[in-house]
Amino acid sequence: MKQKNHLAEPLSDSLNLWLLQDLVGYHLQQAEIASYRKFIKIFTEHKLTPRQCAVLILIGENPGISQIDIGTVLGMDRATTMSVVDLLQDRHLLLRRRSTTDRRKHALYLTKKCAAQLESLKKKAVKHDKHITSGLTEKEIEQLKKMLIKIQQATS
Amino acid sequence: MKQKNHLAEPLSDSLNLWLLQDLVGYHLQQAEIASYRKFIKIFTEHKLTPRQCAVLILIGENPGISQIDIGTVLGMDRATTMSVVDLLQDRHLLLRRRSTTDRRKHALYLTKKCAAQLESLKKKAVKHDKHITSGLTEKEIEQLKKMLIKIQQATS
DNA sequence: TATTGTTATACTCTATAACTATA
DNA sequence: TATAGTTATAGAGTATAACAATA
Repeated sequence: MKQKNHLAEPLSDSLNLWLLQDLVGYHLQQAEIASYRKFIKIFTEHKLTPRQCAVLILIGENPGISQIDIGTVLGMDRATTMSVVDLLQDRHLLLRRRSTTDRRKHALYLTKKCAAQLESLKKKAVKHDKHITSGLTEKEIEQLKKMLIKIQQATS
Repeated sequence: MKQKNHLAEPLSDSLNLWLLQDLVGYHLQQAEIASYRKFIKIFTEHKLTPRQCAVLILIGENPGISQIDIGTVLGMDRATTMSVVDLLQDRHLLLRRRSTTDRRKHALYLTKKCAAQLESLKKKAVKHDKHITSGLTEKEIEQLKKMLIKIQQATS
């Protein structure tokens, strides 16, 4: 996305955006895209998407977590979770072991290499979040989170 | 995504989500995913994603709009815009014509078939938006939109 | 029977780079 | 020189369906 942002100038005058501008869904997606791109930039050296990073942090905080639980927390179905876990395993960032308590499940662990980076990942994730919310007060941030959770609940 | 949502039960107790729960970015993505899936459901018979629908509505409200302007409004680069426009053209929902004023540009128009559906698309888009915001008051919705715009601005 | 992981498949979205034409 | 569109390519995310192993 190297192209310049024209939004400031000729566009808004001549284009009719009334419907889109009114839709929360539109602004939700625009904010998400902006957040995603900023995340990619901040994690350039780690080459991680928000999804991939969330999976690693989840495993770091919950060693032995199963794929199904990761999918549930991050809103992915089993096949999608598989592809993300496969990708991170291929990059030697996580390990699969058979669960000892339920042999249907895989217990997931970070590799030493990744575990050593965990704190750095967390710090960058927080940094990213502070950046995207830099225009909001603490109070607004709390309200925003509650509203986003309500949207998720209304829709599931 | 036919699997059941386990979030209510065993998970939350045992899993440590403190970092993710604190991140606006996490809730933003979760809300966006939920909104996306609901949209796909509502538009099952039209087989349209939010993106594709937004492009059609934009063209419907701004006949002759160029690809570059669509990309700017919807946060897509030229290549991504191309792929969406190609797809909608292949489905006979829009037409490309050379712009008369600037022959580098293509002027985009809805086909008759699609123009006839435009009002229905708009109604469904509004219906979708009412659904995802059903847990919020009018005042909250306005606040939410402003905050989402601020996130987008902070990040661009 | 239900759940978890797996595999296969297909489509959409995103991103980069290089090319053509037009301004 | 810059812009708009195009093409090629690659990777990531999403979704469905079917299968095996395990509960």
